[in-house]
Amino acid sequence: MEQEKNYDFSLIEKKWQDKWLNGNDYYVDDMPIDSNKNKEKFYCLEMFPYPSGRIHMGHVRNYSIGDAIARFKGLKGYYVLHPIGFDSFGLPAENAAIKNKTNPKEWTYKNIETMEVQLKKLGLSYDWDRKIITSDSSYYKWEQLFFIQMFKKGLAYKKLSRVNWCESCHTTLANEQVENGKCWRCDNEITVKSMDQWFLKITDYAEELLAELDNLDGWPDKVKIMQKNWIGKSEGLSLFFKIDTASEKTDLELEIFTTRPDTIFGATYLAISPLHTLAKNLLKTENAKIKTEELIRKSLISKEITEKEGVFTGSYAINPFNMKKLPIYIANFVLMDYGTGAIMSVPAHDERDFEFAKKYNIEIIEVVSNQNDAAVSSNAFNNISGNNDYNHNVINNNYNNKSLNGEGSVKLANDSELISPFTGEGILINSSVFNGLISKEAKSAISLEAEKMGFGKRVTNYRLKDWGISRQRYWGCPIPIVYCEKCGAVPLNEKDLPLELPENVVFTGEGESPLARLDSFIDTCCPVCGGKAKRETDTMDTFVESSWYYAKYTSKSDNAFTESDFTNNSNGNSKCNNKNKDADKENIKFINNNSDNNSNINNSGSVVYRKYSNGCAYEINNNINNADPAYTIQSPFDKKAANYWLPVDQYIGGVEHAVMHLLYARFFVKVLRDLGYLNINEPFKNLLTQGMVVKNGAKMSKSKGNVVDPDDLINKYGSDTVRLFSLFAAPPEKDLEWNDKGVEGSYRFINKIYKIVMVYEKYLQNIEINNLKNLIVLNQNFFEKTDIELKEINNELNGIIKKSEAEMEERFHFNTIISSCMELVNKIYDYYRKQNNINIETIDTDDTIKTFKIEQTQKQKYEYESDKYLLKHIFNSILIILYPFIPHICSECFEILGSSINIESAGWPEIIATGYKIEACSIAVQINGKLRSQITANIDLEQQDILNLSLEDKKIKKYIDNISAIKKSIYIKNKLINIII
RNA sequence: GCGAAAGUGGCGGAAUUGGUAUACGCACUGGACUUAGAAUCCAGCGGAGUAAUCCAUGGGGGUUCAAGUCCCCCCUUUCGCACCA
Repeated sequence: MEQEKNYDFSLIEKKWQDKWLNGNDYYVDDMPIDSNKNKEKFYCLEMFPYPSGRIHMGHVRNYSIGDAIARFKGLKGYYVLHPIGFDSFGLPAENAAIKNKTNPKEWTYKNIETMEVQLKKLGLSYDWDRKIITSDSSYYKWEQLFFIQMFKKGLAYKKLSRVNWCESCHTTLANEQVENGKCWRCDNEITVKSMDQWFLKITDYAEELLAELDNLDGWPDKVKIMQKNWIGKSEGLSLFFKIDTASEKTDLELEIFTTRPDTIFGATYLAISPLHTLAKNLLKTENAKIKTEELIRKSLISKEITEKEGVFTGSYAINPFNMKKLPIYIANFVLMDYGTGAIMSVPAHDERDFEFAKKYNIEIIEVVSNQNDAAVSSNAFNNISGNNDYNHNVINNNYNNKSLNGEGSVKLANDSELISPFTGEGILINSSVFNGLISKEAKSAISLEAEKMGFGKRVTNYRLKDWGISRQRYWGCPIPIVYCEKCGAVPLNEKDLPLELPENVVFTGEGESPLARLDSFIDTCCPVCGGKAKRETDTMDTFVESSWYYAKYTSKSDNAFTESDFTNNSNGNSKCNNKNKDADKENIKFINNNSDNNSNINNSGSVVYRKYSNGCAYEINNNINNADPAYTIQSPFDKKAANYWLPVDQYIGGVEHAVMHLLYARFFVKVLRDLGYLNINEPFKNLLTQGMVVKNGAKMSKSKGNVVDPDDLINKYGSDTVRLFSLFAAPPEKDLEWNDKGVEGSYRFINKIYKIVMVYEKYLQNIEINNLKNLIVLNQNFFEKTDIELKEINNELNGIIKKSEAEMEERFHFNTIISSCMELVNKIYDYYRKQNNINIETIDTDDTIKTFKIEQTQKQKYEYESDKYLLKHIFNSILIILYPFIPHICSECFEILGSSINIESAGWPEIIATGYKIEACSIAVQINGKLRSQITANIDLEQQDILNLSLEDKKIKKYIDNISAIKKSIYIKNKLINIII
């Protein structure tokens, strides 16, 4: 019953949603036509949802932000693309299927249906015609096409490697998907497993991915820093050490990587990873062998190290700079998958080396002196590096003469002297001819020397690893590869795509993916030789789908690709036929290649060789445009449309994707560019990362029992209220603390707007203000007699219009816009009260909506017609400003007040000058910087006048009895005066 | 350990360029209306103090006529990376 006194949101919201959807109000063309041609484009995108069942508060927040921006841009006259879809492959579907003994597809598509209804109830301005469901074969066939093309370019490859394994999800994970040694999805402990896996060669793009970060001005620094760290570029020196085993001299060499070549003379041992290929060869004692086995075993199960451990191999390496014999250790802290898996250890200048050396009692030699220690180093520095040009010949000669027994002058740091290593840069000591150089110079001098002498080379290393995309699960995009006994791993013919995911599978929840047991799927024939072959049964990581969906949105339909183009959709039945002709058309030619080199891919030329374990290698022509002439190159998007809309102008989503999705998508855009599909370098021009929605300080989750279901709130208060609160309670980048009482506050505010609009409905209905500006131009004195209080309100409105526009374009602090609107609405209420000497109240009646009493009192109000014009302008403006946040109620109120156009086409409010001048202002009076009083003064007075006025003030008089005591005063015009005594 | 962000009433937060700290909202207190409650409306609301006044933007210094804002040191919290050589 109480609800009756409030506005009927369900009626109003339904009305507008129907209008928007039935009228295709948010439909956009691939390429703008007619009047839209003159508009500037704006592509607004929120990260699409995984259809987990129902939408949650995080979605509501994300989409409310996106919708606010999209609608604002529409008001500003942009041609706005605002699409939505579903990222529908993934594990939860499969887990649900196992639990319910159904097919994941059923579960997923049912969820999509539910969520679509929910999203529509929120009144979001999506072009639903562009909806993408990534588990539709019409979507993922393109992904398979990309995969094949990447494979042909060597950007997709299969490799036996140690990968992250999640036993609970029963699949492998990419490095980006491991958080603190745990699975990003289920929090299960990750183990290491050796498996044959498909990788995408993101490392080929490491340098570009890093360099382009500098151009992403519209991205938060936080995300850029995270990506930069993740890519982890470091420049250093690769050095080759000859191995000198105890008994015999060998030709074996050990390659190490260091970023501190300047400390080479301080190296006292080498350390290699237990998983290093040479590890076992170097072992000389039984004891070492046993210990090494243990280290290997430990490194195989986990990457976590609790304590540094190692064992001396019994072998030595020769430091090529001073011929010093260095013991080689196997050490658990040396990572196999970074650099070369071997390091030179300089305990005096590295924390880890130091800790290890202390534990195993290894010599420590200081070779870099802290620059503050000037007494020792300044002389040497002056002597040797008087000029910065490193003179090769001179130094080289010196070095040859001195190097063999440089130890004469070496200072050993014994235990008592050195408590901790000095890891900074400084001046070289104990380093033969390099003594006196500062670290920076020494790095390049020593590197150059190593290169010149042929025992080293400068290299750049990245922490970024190739993206492992194989998943041993069913509900994902099938990898379009078959394994032929003769030909090895062969991609499907492009025109046989899609390779559909079979639906006749059984879920047991045990062991491997159902695909791996489905013979009708596995058994097939080779697209090259027509012989027997087996399909790849791994599916792709779901992050592949989300790496390019934003590009697919730009075209409503596929580009010139129809079902009739498919021949022999090879799903399931595997009658082998002769497909050799197809192979020729694909320009794939097989060659015999018995070289052992099976991992290097030549990216510079157009021809790539790969060899598989069965000895069958083939040559691939990279020119993808050179396929079957009857079969034109296909694309999921119209290149023109893609290039028109992309990049995404504003992307909005959770910060948790900073190094997963957001890095993969950047990589994919570069690949698609290089494959000829797109001509952009970066997918997302501006990025807004929103915070989480939390309750009682914790992330909402079923296990914590603090989940708030948006649906309940929408039913209770309407979606405008829910949207408003999620934008008002915090700025978007911060976490949002959910507060049920706060939601009521937002509801109250919307009711307040509605009530005051109803009050003025009859009064303003027939006032048409669409050409208010013209009226003013024609009649300069239009507002001359207008109520001064209305002019005051308008003056404040002008400030809000300006401020809101700036916020909507840059900072997105919607909360501040909303609060100024609240203030203004409160002012209108005050105005009403003053004018009518009465409060706005409701009459108890069964009529629901229009029951607000309008009481005109004694004085005849609104004497002048211009009052109405100005008041209506104020109302319309505030409704337009709020429209991006609460579109239903604003549309409704705009309509109630009467207009020949609807709110969407009204445009962003204009600033109307009424000739209003603020006459007086309040000025703060400080004495010695402390606030002592406030005075009211005419505007724009000069300092002396303000000072005089201040001195007349009662409170100020108390402090200043004698004018001569004033030393000086500082005046900030119309704001503040500070009197110094 | 490294890197980043942040710390303002009981709470969410405002103060974009150094210029009246605590806007707006929530909660709370009192009042009006009501048989009563809900809703609505009005008023109050950083702390101490009867008051004058004093103290308050994590703590301590500094620059300045003036610091939440700038500089230095420290503390705490959150996030990211974590033996990356």
